Amino acid sequence: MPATMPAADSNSLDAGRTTRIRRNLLRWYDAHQRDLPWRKKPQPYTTWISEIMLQQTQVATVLPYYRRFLKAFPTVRALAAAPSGDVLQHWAGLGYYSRARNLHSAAQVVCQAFDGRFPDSYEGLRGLPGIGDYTAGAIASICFGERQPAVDGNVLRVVARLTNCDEPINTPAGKALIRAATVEMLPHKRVGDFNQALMELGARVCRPGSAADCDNCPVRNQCAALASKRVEALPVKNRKTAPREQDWVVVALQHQDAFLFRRRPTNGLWGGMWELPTAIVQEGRADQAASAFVRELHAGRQPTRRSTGPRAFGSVTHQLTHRRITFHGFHLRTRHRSDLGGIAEAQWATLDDARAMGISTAMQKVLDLLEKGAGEAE
DNA sequence: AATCCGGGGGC
DNA sequence: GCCCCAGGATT
Repeated sequence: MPATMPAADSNSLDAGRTTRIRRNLLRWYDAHQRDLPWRKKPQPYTTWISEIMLQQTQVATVLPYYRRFLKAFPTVRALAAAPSGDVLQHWAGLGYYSRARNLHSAAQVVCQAFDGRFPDSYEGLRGLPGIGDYTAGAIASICFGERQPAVDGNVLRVVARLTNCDEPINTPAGKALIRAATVEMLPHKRVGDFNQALMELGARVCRPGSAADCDNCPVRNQCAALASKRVEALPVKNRKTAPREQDWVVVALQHQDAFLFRRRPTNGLWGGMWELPTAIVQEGRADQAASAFVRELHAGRQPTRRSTGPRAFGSVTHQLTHRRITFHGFHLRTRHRSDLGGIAEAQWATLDDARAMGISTAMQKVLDLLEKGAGEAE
């Protein structure tokens, strides 16, 4: 091997290697790309919706939401004009609900400040709420051909392997390294296709760990990790913190066939979604916490003398990324609907109505349990 | 730099 | 159970 031949396990990207990566990847993308609705004719609005939905969410999960959402809000003006509750309702079940709030407010910015036209540059897009480095790069490259990278989780893994990057990718330093390497790879034409090809490769070929399918990889001959047999070991990640355990009390306050629901605060966990009133159990027993919480819901009024106090109807656990929550359910009947105390946004609704109002997956589990338990107890 | 924010798929 | 996913905002 001549001394000038670049070593395959080097993480330097010489001109010849980038040329081959660009050519092989684009050719593979032309032959193997999936038929996805947002790819048919990329418009800023539809590309934007798809990119926001695809944040931390897999393609198969997004598809039905994407169709429903565009049917309900066909244009950015329709989205901007819609009530926030409608937007959130169409997001229910998809998770990360701040995405829906930012989507709505960004639509209003586009309509009011830019007369309904999206900014046509990375920098302009980057200033909209909910649009970060990745999404701005994706829209700018796909819709406007601007030479910007779109570094998502797939690209982090693909490029870390191509370059044999030992830096942890879940740190600012590691991300910056990968981003710089990705910029060097970007072609000057078909940038949007190249960005999508990198992501598509990560999703379908250059998969995590031992799921990598190197035999069918279009850039296997340009991959430094494969040459040094480190594909499974890359990318490197810093370990994450252990999830917290929490107990929550959830109170089903019933009058006739309706239950008291309230809207959660707009920021934080399940922001803006409806719920049966909940409270975190700080210490001690859930039933004591439930009694205290019921008194609080009644805003200091004395419970009816003959009321029997809250009755436990069971518990369900819900696993989130950083938390494991056990809901302890308590059921209570009240004689008067005026008993809803100091709750800002509250509403009496049947369980079926509530399911249509926009509730989290966790709250759906609670309602399921309540319906099942109610049949047994009565 | 670390944490928070959901939910589902795959193994 | 674990890891991952077309990330962004906040501290």
